[in-house]
Amino acid sequence: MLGNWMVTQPRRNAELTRRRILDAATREFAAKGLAGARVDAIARASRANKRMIYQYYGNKEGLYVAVLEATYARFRGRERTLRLAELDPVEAMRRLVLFNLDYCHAHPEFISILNNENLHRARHLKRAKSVPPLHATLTETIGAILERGGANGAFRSGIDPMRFYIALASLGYFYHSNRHTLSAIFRTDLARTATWRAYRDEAVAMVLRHLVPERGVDRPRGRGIK
Amino acid sequence: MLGNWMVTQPRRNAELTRRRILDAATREFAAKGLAGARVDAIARASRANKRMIYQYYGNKEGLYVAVLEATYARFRGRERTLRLAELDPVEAMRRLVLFNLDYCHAHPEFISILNNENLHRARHLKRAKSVPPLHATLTETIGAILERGGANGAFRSGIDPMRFYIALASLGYFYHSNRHTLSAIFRTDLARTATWRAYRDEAVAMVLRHLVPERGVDRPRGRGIK
Amino acid sequence: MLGNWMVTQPRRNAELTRRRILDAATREFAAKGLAGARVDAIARASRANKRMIYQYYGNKEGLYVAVLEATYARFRGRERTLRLAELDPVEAMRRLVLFNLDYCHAHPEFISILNNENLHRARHLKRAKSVPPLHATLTETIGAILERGGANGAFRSGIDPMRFYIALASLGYFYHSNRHTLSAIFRTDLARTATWRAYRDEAVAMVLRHLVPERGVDRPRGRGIK
Amino acid sequence: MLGNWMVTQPRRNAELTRRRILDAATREFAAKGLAGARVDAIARASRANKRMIYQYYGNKEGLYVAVLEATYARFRGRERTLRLAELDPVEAMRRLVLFNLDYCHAHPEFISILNNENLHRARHLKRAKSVPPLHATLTETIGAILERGGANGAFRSGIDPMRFYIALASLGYFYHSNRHTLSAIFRTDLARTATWRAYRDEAVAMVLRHLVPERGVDRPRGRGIK
DNA sequence: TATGAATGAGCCTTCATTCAT
DNA sequence: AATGAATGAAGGCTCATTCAT
Repeated sequence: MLGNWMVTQPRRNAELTRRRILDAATREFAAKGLAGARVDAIARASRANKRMIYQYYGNKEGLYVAVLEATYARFRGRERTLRLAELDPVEAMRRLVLFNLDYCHAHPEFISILNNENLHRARHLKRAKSVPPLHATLTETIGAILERGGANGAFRSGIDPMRFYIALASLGYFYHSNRHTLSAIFRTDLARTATWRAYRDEAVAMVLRHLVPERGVDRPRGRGIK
Repeated sequence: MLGNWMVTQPRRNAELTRRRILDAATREFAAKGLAGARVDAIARASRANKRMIYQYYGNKEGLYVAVLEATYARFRGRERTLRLAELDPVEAMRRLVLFNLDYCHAHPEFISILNNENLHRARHLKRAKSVPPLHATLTETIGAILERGGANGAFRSGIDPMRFYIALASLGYFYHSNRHTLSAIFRTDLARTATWRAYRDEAVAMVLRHLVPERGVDRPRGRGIK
Repeated sequence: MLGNWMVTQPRRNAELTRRRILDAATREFAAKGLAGARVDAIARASRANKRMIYQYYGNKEGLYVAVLEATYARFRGRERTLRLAELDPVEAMRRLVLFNLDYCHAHPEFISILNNENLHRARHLKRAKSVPPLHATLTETIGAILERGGANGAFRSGIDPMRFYIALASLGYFYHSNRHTLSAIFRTDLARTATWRAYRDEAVAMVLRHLVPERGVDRPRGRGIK
Repeated sequence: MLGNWMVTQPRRNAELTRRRILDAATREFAAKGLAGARVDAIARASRANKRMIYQYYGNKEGLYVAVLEATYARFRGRERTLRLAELDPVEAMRRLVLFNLDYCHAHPEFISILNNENLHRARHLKRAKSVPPLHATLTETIGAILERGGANGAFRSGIDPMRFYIALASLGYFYHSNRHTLSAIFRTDLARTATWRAYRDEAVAMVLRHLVPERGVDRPRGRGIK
């Protein structure tokens, strides 16, 4: 008996099971949506059993909320590593756009989960306590870069951070969220690396170009306007 | 009263019933997705009964395919009324962008249905015989405008029609497809008309600006920039 | 207008439709049983429509009863053409056995319909007014042959007509009613003509042999036995 | 009371539930056929619930196949207890015939299930992996008895085992499979014990008589017949 | 903590039958 | 006489969830 417990399952097994369930659930919800996902499938894929799921997450919807929170946390967590405040405004913007494009490319489950949540009119997102803090400083961060760029003449002034962010985000998101229908419509395969790279470059250019000051407008001309 | 009965719809009208079912189904699939939609709900909402649905559309999936086809047909049908070929390139582009933005705004079901179809990896779209012809000339149409603009100096040259169209389409699509999560994140309501109008204008500007030739590149300007 | 009605459908169309429905129903009930048969399928196969079926036969069960009656009528009708009373007893019996064997071979629907009716414990047969008269003289007919044979020394005496008829009928019926499972079990194909012929000959022999008087029993042989 | 609880069936017992479902299903399929049987009725009768049926047997057809296999297994299992090889040929045959007759009498579900399976052209039987082995030695067993009987002069020679077995089996099978229609036709009740006994004796006699060598053929007898 | 067994509600689908023309 | 449209009831099957061990 003595010392035997060390040989048996490690004590953090519970935490591990939770995690395995969450991962499997993320895949299942991303692949099938909330209504299409099967609790059985999640139990099987996570090598846990259904009772555990209910133990840890209450019910299917609770599990879905947990998946949603984790999905947002991963995304914003990565975004925060960009350290945009430390960069030159143009460089910061380029990095932000690229991050958005690349994240959508690398994380199809992010797209799927968000699409599904929008189908449900963000009902679960509103229940997710951990999400709002993640975005608390987002507008400010973007706004600060835009202002710095405006101040040093790199950007036009008067650009609204939220509107700009939405436009910026849309470019990578849509390409991937709609890649199956678009591929069918254009009779090509958007998943091909070359196709994606070309689009990505164009998207970056498009966003940055949008920030460039108008010729002879933002570059003060004598006494000011009016 | 007299002669009035001829005007009222006959109790038995196959075409009308088909149509009522299709309309109700479009709403239900848009609101709940394929898996979440209930055949019962569609029967009730269409004032038909379940048996009729199976009579006319085979099964739930067949009905979904029909909805998908009708949804695409409406969209491309409207798009074709723009008569872009007859317009000045810049004006044509502005109209195309505006159409895309406004259609997404006016037709939330278009967004939902497409999102759902992408969840299913366009499986049903590939079965929909009537869809490919709708897009047969899309790339050519865009390409022709871009070329005309390139020829008269209004646009940069070398822009790929498909990439450009995807970028263009993404701006309105994403705003609406993700309006619920974005509204939650930014603690605002993207459905407000003013918010939408402001975004819309910026999106138009962004796309058109992207087409404008580079200073000193397409139109050489003395010394050049360093 | 004049004389035109001759060109249109013949007046006996109704009778023809009834008949087409009955034939199609016989095939459907034989192939699928009462529960498995589909009114739709019968309507389609008879090139009539469902309303006609209900017009002529009341409902599915009424149609089934009609099929049952027609099936028995055909069988006994053919049997009556054998004119057994006019034949030598041995020849009459041979002919009766052969008829039973061959009818089962030629009319699989007879087997199927009867099997199905037995599944229903002859519930519909009891409702079928036209059937009892068909069998009114069956026992007497068999009994008469047996008696004639007994009298002229060709058959043993004391054979019960009903028991004998059942045994006789079983040989052809079972071979065909169970030909699919038997074919699977014996890994052969009972539908092959040669296989059937060989069985048929043996069955005839078996029945006739059964009628032959015992040696030294029915034909007293000197002083008694042993 | 003490220790008694170990003996009572546990509330959760998969094997028992499986068995209860199978038994109830056998009764239902025998009474109504595959198409007429109701999964609901089986669930109710087995004191299980529908979900369990699908858990254990996949679907209605899977359950039906299981019933079919169990039905054949019971029959052949009993048959194998006859130990025919150890008996005198005549006695062995008598026992085999009696067994067949009595089994059909005692197991109406055997008849019904087989009839139904033949309606489906043995489609499910072919799927039933466990059935072919049950019959692997059937022909050989019968053949061996016939040969032994031929060798010691008790039987005619040249009798084909399969044909003989089919004829033998038909006698009991048909009487019971068609007892409802036959009872109606002959206006008697074949279920009455006396009626059955009398038939049974005659059937045994018929089969055994068929095996007896011909007079003056197998055992040459002076002048011969003309 | 972990798990196989069990369940009731509900979903998609089908069917026999009737209505309106 | 004939037909396409319509319907309510029910059947097979699935799912999220809970029970008993």
